[in-house]
Amino acid sequence: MTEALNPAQRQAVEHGPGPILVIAGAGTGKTRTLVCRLAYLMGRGVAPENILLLTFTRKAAEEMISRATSIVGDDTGRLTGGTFHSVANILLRRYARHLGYEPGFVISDRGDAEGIVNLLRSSLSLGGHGRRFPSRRMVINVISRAVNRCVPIGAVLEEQYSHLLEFQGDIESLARHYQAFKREHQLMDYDDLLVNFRDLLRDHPGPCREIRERFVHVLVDEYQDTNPVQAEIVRLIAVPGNNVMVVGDDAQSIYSFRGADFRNIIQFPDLFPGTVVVRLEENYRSTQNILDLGNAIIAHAGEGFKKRLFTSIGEGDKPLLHPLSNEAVQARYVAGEIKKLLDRGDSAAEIAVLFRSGFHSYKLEIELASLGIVFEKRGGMKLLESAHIKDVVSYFRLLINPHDSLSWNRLLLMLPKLGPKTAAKIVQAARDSDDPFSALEEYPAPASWGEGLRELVLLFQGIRGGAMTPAAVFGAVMEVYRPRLEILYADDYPRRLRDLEQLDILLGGYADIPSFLDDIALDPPEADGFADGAAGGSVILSTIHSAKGLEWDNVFVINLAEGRFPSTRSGFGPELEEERRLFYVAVTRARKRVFLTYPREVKGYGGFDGGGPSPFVTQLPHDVVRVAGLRPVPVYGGGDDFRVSSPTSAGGGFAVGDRVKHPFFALGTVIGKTGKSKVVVAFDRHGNKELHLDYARLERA
DNA sequence: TTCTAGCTATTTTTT
DNA sequence: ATAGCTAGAA
Repeated sequence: MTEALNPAQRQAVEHGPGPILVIAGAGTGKTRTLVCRLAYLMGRGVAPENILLLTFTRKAAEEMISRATSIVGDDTGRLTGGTFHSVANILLRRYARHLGYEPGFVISDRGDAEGIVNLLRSSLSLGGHGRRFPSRRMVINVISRAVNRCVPIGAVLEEQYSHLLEFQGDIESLARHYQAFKREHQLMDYDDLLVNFRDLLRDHPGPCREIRERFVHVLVDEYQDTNPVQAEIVRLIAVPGNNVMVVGDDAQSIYSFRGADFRNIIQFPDLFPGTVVVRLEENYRSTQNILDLGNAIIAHAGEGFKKRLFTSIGEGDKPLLHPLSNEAVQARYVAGEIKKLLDRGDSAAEIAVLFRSGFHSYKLEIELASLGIVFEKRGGMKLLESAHIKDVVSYFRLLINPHDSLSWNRLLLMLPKLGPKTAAKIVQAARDSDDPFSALEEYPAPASWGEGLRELVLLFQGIRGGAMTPAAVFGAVMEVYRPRLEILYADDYPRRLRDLEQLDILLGGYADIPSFLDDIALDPPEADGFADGAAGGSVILSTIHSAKGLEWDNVFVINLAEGRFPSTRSGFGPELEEERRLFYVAVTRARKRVFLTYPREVKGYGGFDGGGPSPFVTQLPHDVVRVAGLRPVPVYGGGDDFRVSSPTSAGGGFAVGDRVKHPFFALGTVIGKTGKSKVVVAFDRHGNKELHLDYARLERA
């Protein structure tokens, strides 16, 4: 074994038969442990095809398998690894018929789901009569949550969406029709992949036996982010031999919004009696100062496995907290610091900027670009969410599944003079026919859009039959689509054309269309050029969710401001706790340096949207961060933001000797005045600071 | 039935 | 700021 292990890791790696739960704090060598476990099993003669490795991303699985392979030798291949969804996809293709599906079913994404709900809503004429019907997005969220949590829709509404309770009947009916629509059109959404996989194992003894015989050893990474359906899948596969290892950290559970329940990991020993629990607490990633910050963040959390990370790496630099006056200044500051790091010789690949939501980095992206710093953005908008990509993908989907009404609808609506009503009629005709292509050919069309329809039919006649490579199909499709693109998106079609060129390159790597379609649904490429570290390392801008499991020397966490992080959309209690864990995940990505920033004011859609330090920041003990110089920068926008200026600054101010309270610096005494609205305060635990009363939220204590 | 101009609510996070 | 939606014109 080439990778060194500590005793706890070794215990996990060399565990014999039976269930084992590994509680692995951030940076404690979780991946190394899993890799060695794989290698250990293979070294003990377990055939790779008898191992199933379930991970959070496909990339993680590939990396672990290749590292394990390099330890054991060339015993590669046959090991099955990937996300729950991708493994479910593979097995469901094989056993589809047991569930009443064809093996050629198509995976539908969120956009499809919204399209279906739209169609159904109008065909069921819901929302037409008076009341404001919940948005399709909401409807999808409710349905998905009910499925993933294995609870009825009514329960989800009561628990999370009580304001939609009056629509319960309509949503339930919509949900039933949605299920029926997917079956009729050979579609499976993300939830179906899991649920159908679970049903296959639970209700179909033949396939279940084969799958169990195949996967004698099951390993699951990031178990804290599994939902009840996934937990059931693991149980159903692993239960006869109980050779199951799950690894995770309840403190890093950040996916409850898609049904994950961190209690899964806490209850694992109950599910598998005799579970051996191993805790990994020695951190090999971060300096002690960073861990102190992480421990301080998570100290406020309620239930969970108690653990305290420690390291022998050394103290390192203290995390820096830098308040900035607004987002533009924040962006300039962060870009400037990144420049300094780069000039100093740090590798771009060792710098990451993390934030709560995709759009939080817009200003920074502009700033970095103007400094000529190359970056790669993770999370946020995906390539296939853009309209032009969906357009092109629709052609491909119809080749595989000619009954895909959604795609027909999409293509037909691109034709001028052809609107939703006509499209619906044509789609109906296509659906009722055994051969939708010839149904279209025969459809009585008026001159206005008949030409467009004929063109479409002609195109499909050319590319049908499955003899062409995906790249060749793309070429033929573009002949027809390109003129349409130029009309449809007259203002910015060159940009979209560039995306399509990227798609063309991507397609070059595929031998067949079905695997291309599966991949764009299950492993979607990112929006901006989907470079995958192309430049041999660039600065990473990422949502915290997408940064899970990764690490860098230097980590910036920006927009730690009220109203941004925690997001205003998140509520109290458990939701707030999850936001806190998110903050924990963010800072524990860092090896050497952490920079925390927040703008004192944030502009939202209309006026001001919040700003000032996040409660997570103000709750930190004073000694875990170093606060950067508090020199106020002029406020832009000015105006009537009552949250930024303290009530006292308007009414005359403070006198020397007053006891005051600051949201971050806590208690102090005013020891001097240096201007008409500036005071010097001696803080009990932070020393002297000069504060501008227009900006600092200072209160009388 | 389609198109368009103006209105509105909207902004987590992802397989 | 923007996309998605509604109401009214063509």
